Amino acid sequence: MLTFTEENYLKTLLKITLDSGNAEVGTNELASSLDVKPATANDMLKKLKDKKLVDYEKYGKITLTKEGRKNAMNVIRKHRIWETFLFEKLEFSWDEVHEIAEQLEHIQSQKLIDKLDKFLDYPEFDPHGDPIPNKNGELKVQFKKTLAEVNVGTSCKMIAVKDNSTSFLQYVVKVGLGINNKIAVVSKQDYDAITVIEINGKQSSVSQKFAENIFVVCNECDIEKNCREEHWKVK
Amino acid sequence: MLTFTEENYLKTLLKITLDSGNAEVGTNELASSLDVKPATANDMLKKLKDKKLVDYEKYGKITLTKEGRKNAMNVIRKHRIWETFLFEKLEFSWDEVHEIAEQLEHIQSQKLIDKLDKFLDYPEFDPHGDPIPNKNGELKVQFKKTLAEVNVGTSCKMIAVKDNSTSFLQYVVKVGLGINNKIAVVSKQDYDAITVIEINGKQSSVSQKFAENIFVVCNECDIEKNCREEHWKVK
DNA sequence: TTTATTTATTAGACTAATCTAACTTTATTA
DNA sequence: TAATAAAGTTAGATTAGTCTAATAAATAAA
Ligand SMILES: [Mn+2]
Ligand SMILES: [Mn+2]
Ligand SMILES: [Mn+2]
Ligand SMILES: [Mn+2]
Repeated sequence: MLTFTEENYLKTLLKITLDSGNAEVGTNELASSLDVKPATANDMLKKLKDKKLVDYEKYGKITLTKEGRKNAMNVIRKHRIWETFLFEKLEFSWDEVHEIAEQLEHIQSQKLIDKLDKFLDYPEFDPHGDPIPNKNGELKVQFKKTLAEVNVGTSCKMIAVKDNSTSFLQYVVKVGLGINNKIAVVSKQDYDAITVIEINGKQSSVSQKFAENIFVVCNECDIEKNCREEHWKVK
Repeated sequence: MLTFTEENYLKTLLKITLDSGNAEVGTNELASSLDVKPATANDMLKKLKDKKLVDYEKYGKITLTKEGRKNAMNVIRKHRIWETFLFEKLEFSWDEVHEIAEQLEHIQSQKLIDKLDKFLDYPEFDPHGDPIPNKNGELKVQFKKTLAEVNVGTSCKMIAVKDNSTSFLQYVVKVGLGINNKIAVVSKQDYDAITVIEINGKQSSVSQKFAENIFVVCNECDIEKNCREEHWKVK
């Protein structure tokens, strides 16, 4: 049985690799992600290595073992199922669910997650548009791009957010954006990439930083249909 | 903010006083309830005293302060609300909910419990018939007796269980008993107090020990009506 | 009212998770 | 390539929570 802390280390390792696409992680990167000092992370890495949850040699890069990845994926699965429960059933807003799910993800009971999954009718995405891993730890990954990459004069559909912070999520709502919204990219400044977008007939200006944190699908599929289904890849 | 462990000490102190009716608790009693050694409990008591959560002098008895009691009651409230959720919404059986609620009761979010309470339509009792404390830490206590105290030839209604262990709860179900069932006490052996009871026309024999763990209301109120409402006392 | 038993406390040690400060290795850059 | 910077490791200390073994106080029994 893993401790709360061990689960957080494994989850964070997996999140870093999923977000960056790079399977190798460094001590400092891990430590700063977990908000601990590198010395602390180093100690824990030795323990996780002993337990065969990470592959790791002194001064080398860190990778999850099959077992470590399985555990990490399970924590992410629980996190996203709980977020969905809080959002769908208890009517929390999408900027409130993450903090509570950080605690709930560590509750130990396979049966609880199975029943919750059923209660929610087997959701595929959490409130932020992130896919929910299945019981075997498989994660469906959509082909997606950021709003910053969308060509001027074309349209796209928002499917997820990259930044999960409360402040960003509240700002997204303020701009009038949400999951599944159609976004038209009206114009973009050459100088600072400030972009004018249109949602439901209402125009807004957003920064480069903002646009890079909105995930969308576009063009190559018909955005009027729900094109999610067709753009999968099992990772 | 209290730690997981501190919350468990406070909760256990309150449970001992509520179950025994006696406001004073000893170190050994507390320790055995928590499944730790007396030395461990003693250390924690010093810490809880420093935090003004218990009143305690060396070699004296332990009592909760107002603040300590408030915290303890809140943990019990969360425990019972979660048990109700697991039972009502996720269809867990009443012998499965306690173990999971032992973990869930430590999730820190007032808003979560408020929303859960609303989602369950403000339940008054958990699946074991125990009353759920309100937000102010007030607990309604029913006048009740155990099945062992019911006179032969009279009837009563089961309202709760004393023992919450899986084995007892499963046995209660096997005997055909459940909350709100009407029980007729048919006969009782002088020698060992083995009691014959009748539920829905079916007779069973139960031991003294069993009968002492079933809480009932009877006689003085009409058991055909739901007499719960009328038998309250705010503790 | 002594003695024995139970109850409670202290001293000293251990593990998990964290830190700071010093040191070593690897990577970058002049 | 040699110097500098960045990344990673080790040593030693701290806190929370736990234990065992020894000791002290309170209670019950003889
Ligand atoms: Mn989250
Ligand atoms: Mn999420
Ligand atoms: Mn319970
Ligand atoms: Mn209960």
